[in-house]
Amino acid sequence: MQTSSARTMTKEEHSLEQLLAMVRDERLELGSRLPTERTLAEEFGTSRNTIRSALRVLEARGMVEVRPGSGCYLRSREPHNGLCLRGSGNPDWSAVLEACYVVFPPIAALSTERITAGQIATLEARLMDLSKALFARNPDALREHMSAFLRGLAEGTDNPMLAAVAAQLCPGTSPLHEIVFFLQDYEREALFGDHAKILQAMKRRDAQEVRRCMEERILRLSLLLERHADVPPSPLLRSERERLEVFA
Amino acid sequence: MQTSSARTMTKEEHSLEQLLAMVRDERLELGSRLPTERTLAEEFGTSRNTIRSALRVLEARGMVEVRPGSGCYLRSREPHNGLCLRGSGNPDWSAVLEACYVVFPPIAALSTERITAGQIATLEARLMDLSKALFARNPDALREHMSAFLRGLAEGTDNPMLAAVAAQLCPGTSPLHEIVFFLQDYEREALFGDHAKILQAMKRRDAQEVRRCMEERILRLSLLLERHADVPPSPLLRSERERLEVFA
DNA sequence: CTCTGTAATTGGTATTACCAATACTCCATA
DNA sequence: TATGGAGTATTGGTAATACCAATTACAGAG
Repeated sequence: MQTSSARTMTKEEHSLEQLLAMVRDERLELGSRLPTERTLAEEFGTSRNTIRSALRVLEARGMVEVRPGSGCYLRSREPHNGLCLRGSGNPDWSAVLEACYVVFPPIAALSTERITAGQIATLEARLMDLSKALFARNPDALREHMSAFLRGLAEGTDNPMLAAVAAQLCPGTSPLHEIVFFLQDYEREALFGDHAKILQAMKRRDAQEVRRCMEERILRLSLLLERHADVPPSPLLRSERERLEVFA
Repeated sequence: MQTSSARTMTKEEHSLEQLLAMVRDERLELGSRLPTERTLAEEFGTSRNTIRSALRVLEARGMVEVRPGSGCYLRSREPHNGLCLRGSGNPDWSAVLEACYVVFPPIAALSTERITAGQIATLEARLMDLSKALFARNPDALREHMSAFLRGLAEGTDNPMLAAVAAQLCPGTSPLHEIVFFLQDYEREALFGDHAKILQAMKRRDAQEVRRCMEERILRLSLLLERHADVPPSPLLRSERERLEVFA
């Protein structure tokens, strides 16, 4: 047992909590801009340094995106245990997709055998949100709800380690929110359909079909990212695309 | 090769990379103190503000611990998320093993197709260390070298995301180093043999065999942990054990 | 040797200033 | 009216400095 309780919270931790409260406040829409660092410093009664450090933590968790000269934007209300953050260069989206292709299908298959009816209902709600964001061309909401769908799916395994792995691979930022504007209608339909098929197969407890649909979903995502965002597929994804004949 | 990526790295990101390099440098022992913020600022040719913000990111990743008035201490070379370090309860080793069973076999299979000869040579050295620790009944060395073996194997995929996932599942502590004292000689042989077989199959570039051996290895680990450390197998592992007839 | 109090070290915070990237305004022009 | 571009205001990025509080190191007293 450590000392814990007696320790007073530093101003930065206090600022971080206030920022978290602000982030979780539903009145602030995803993608909207937070107050400026100078404003936050004044509001919280602290200095800009302190605010900046606190923002770094939120940024590291993928909850906000800080853009020089522009401002600080809300990206997610939940932390994404991402390795996809500043430093070590930009994330290699090719590698992220490939990693998803390796780990998500088996996770989804296992989840199919264990997920509860209540969790499935939650996933259906996520799917509706996802669909809405997709057709409303809201990139931030799309990323948020797509991540939530995948995390909820992984939580169906009832294995916190697998849920953590899935959360780690659901990046706080991705080129996906850029391409949502450029997608054709049939591409939107296909993307939504992939998720819907996964959910349908889960309700039938068809683990093998879930695995197949998840593979297809990731391959299609790779295809769309290649087409609209110049993200090349890894050799594995390229060959798998041909093997499973995922084109449209 | 993403969208332009012409964006210049900020000084803070550059500092973060240098700190990461420092953290990963094996010469710096776990628990030791890093240079002071002022020293780092001077070394990296930047200001204390910048260093502090970078340290915040490392702290958020759980890689360093910053103690007021004392200094900054190295806690982990790999980033880990919240689920791994909740101090209230020990990790659920059942769940950890199950997660390993889900993600390691496909990772190992992919690694088999990409790992370089040099990396294989490194793995052989790790295997020798592992064997030595196993038969010398040195639990700390065993844990360290077994983790290193698995991480090195995952790095063979040439995919940093998968390497990170693997690192996340190689815990710093496990019941394994307790049971090394109680293992029978034939159990030691079997455990070593599983790793050796994986490595042999990788050298033959036999991905399917590598996958099978990895599954067998994890099932055997589960068996030994159940036998000597009262770690029950998850339903999945129990059924898989019977299906693949892993007993000894 | 232990204890103790002082001084040095180190992280926490505030303030100020300036730079660079971005966003905005507004007027000249087609 | 629409458009485009120059100039300005805003915003994050960085630096430098000073001071505070917690911790540590050390010298001197017992």
